[in-house]
Amino acid sequence: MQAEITSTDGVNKPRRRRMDAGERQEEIIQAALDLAASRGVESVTTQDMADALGLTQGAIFRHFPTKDDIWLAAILWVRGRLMKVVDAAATKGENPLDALEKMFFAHVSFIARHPAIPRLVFSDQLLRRDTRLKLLIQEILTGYEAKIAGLLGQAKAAGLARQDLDENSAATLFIGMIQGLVLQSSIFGGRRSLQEEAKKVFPIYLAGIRARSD
Amino acid sequence: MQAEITSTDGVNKPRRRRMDAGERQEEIIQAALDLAASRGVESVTTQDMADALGLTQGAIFRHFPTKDDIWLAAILWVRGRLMKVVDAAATKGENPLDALEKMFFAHVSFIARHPAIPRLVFSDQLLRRDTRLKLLIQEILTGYEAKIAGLLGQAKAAGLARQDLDENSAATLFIGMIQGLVLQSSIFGGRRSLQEEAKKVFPIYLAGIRARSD
DNA sequence: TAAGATAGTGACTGATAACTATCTAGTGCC
DNA sequence: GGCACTAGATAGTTATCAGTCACTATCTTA
Repeated sequence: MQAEITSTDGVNKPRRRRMDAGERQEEIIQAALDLAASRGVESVTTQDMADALGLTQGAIFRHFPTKDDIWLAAILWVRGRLMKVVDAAATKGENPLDALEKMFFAHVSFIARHPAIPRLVFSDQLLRRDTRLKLLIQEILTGYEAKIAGLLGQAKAAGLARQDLDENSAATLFIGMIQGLVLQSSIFGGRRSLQEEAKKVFPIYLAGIRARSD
Repeated sequence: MQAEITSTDGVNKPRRRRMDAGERQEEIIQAALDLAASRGVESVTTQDMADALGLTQGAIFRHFPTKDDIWLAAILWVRGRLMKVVDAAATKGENPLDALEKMFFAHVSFIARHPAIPRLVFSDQLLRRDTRLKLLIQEILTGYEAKIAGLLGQAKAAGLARQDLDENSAATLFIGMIQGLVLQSSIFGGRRSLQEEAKKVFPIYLAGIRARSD
């Protein structure tokens, strides 16, 4: 009968701590995001998640029917946090253009704090495998873009933005700019700071948006 | 001698055609790019490549020591083609800013014709696994950015661009804009055409760059 | 036309992944 | 204090993939 039980390896987690299922799900999501941040989404296995929490691999599947459901839950979690941060930043703006700028930097710094996010969005293997993930991200992007376009519309109305501006395209560029910056900082790793680049690039965007008079 | 030769399956490759190693390498690269375009980089197996060429899986490894070497060769191939297309477009510009615009659209349409490219660049699993790939892409981006920054410098000198423009940041934004557009069109699939969005977004960039006087 | 070089074959290996059947043991409730 | 519930453990199964290797078929050249 499996003689040496606990003598296996140094992992001295006495664990056995039975957790509430809801808490565990939250823990699993966080572990998945942490691992994805440091190693990339695709290389994270359910075994890795289990190790990070001191569980066995099979236990993960008691909380999520499928691995992709973990990623889905993770994206939902991220959306909730991101939207909160970004909305909070926007309300601090003194005018629509200022709100836009505050949103931009809030977004960038949020992503800098959560490096797993771009990896989730850029991982087309994942999005291709599970349509739900792709649809969710489309929905998030669409909603976000509408929010930006709305602010740009207000900016136009207030005479802060060029009157001939296509606000939907400007919103696309706003998001694309973030995505491009993130991608480059991920390719250049430590050699380029996301936030530094963002600070230098945003004024150029602003100059493209802003009414000439000012 | 292998009785039923061509009766295997619909793939009516004349089989048994012994090819020159150089030709085969080129074919393997093309097959890899084609497959990556339609199914995503990570899901392409050496078996898939072999099937596409009517070879056995083992034969692939006669031409490349490792699968990642195939991707490396593919990126080198892409760089060669992209640089040719982009340089050709640039020389047609009447002034630095016009050259920039022509490069932009040449780049976008090149990517639209070769959907495997963004998948290679966005696949951080691949870049993380093989440092050579990451370094190569860094080098390509750096060189490309320098080229853009050079044009922007000329534009400033000619009074076409704002004098206070940071041309390096503007070059970063130029590339980031393309990457963002490509990413969005890949997420939205058919629902957003890369080229359409590019056409609407570039003027905003241009307005951010251009000297106010004009 | 014989011999050497090499593209390609086919069967195999070892690693690693997701997922599962079955058993064990805390936990809260009566 | 016993019982139902369920988190977790253990030990699988199945599948897939990159890479290997001994051998064979085909091409080239002397």
